[in-house]
Amino acid sequence: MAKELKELTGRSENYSQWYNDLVVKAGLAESSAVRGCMVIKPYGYAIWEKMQRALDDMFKETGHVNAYFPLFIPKSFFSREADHVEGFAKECAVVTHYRLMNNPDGEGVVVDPDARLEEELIVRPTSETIIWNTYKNWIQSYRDLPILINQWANVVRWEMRTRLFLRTAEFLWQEGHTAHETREQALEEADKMINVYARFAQNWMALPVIMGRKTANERFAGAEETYTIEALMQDGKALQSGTSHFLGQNFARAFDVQFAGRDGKLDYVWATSWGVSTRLMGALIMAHSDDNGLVLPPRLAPTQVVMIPIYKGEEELKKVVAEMEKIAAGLRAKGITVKIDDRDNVRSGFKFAEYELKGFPVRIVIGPRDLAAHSAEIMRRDTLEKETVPIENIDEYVTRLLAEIQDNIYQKAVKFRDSMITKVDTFEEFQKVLDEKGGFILAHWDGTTETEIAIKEKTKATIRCIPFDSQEEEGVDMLTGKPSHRRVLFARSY
RNA sequence: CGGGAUGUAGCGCAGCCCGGUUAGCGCGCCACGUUCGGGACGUGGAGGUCGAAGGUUCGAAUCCUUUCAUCCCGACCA
Repeated sequence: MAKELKELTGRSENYSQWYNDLVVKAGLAESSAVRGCMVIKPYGYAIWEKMQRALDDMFKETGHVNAYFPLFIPKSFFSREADHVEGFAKECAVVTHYRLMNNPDGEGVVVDPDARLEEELIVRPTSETIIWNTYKNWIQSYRDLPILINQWANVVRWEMRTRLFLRTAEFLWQEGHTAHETREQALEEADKMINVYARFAQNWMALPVIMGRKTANERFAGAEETYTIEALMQDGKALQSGTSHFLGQNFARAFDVQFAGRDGKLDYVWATSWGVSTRLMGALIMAHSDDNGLVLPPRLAPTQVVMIPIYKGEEELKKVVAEMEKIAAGLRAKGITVKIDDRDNVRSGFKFAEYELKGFPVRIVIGPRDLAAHSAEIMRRDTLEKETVPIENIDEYVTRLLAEIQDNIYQKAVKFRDSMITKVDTFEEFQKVLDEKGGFILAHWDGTTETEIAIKEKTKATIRCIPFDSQEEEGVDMLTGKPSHRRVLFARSY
């Protein structure tokens, strides 16, 4: 972790360790018995469910419907699209047999050698092939288009090194797969969906992102164009948080999906695919958390308000909780999710720490003093500021506060992100910023894959994207000195 | 698949170099009591084939061999 950053965030040297501990301690997820796989615990899954619901609503608003395609893909499907197989071949789980038997030579069970599949099945790493093989049967004419389908599913990519949420062997995601009549319509769709992702990140996750195009080298296997949203984590590394691909006619050709056009001529269908995964959970954690634990944006927090009673003896507890129930009813009537923690086997200080660790946005504490004064102590998780407010109209106060927290978390992330974008003109400067500051770097690039790879090998930094909003600007490549017409966005990334 | 490390109670570890009672400690767990406005304390209790197999020895968590697993650093990647 870069020096300057340590001062900025106060975060310890080993950010990876810190991240991993936080995920486990906050009860979001843990590694499982299966190598590289993850158990998402109820609290983590509750956040994912809120993300799912919000995204799904956005997909519906843009005219998409959900469907489900098989987990297994015949091996031969993969070889249809050359780049696609190249991109995924190295990380596939392959099913070769369909039966076990008792071990004839001893204990346990073994794979029945007689149960070998004629054609191996691949556990989907992504579903383009199986879906386009299906679309072939659904599309005859331009009247069958567009097809705008999304699927919520799990996929498997046999990664060598895994990290909770950021890279696991199996992960949950959604993948949209659309089919269009014209190139323009497909391009428009790909553009529309990366914008949906950006809006989701900003409005729900309070996560500012930079939208742009991937370079040829970083493109999705089989795509003509890949759009991405790139977010910045607190350790100065970038995280690709969502992608939307314009697939051209590649998959239509590979799976022979032609349609009769308005002019009566046959043409191949134009395609897009787009997806976000449980990796967004990682983004959420790494973008907002502080040394006390998670900081969840109120719109994604499974429970927005926790109420903790202070009391001596059962009598007092009853009184306080009764008051809390009244307040909770008022909050719930406004659509706010509330939990009253009346456990008597842990002390209030323990509860305070626990809910901070879990990132509950608002905490309300009521004790005998407050009861007498008809007030409550309210703490906001993002700033840890406490305030004592009258119980009267507390629902309005909390409603306002939740909105303010959501906004504040976002503004804070924007401020941090903006402070971590550095313009650089020489390679020396580039290396220096990477090592000492991190973050995004805007620099000139000559547009060749060779230079891009050379920079990656020297610095581990990659071109995250060519931002949509980048201005034309004459310059020279910082490594080769060749002419460049715009700056691109570099960073070290997850 | 290269380089490094680690496997001892649910979790985190000590003990191993230099073999020797009944294998310890912290957290957590259970019971009771005192506590309760920022991670409580006391007393009692439960919980272990020391990763596995083999060997050396009167005796192995400790030494030797083999093996399995996990983690970290590379190559790969949303």
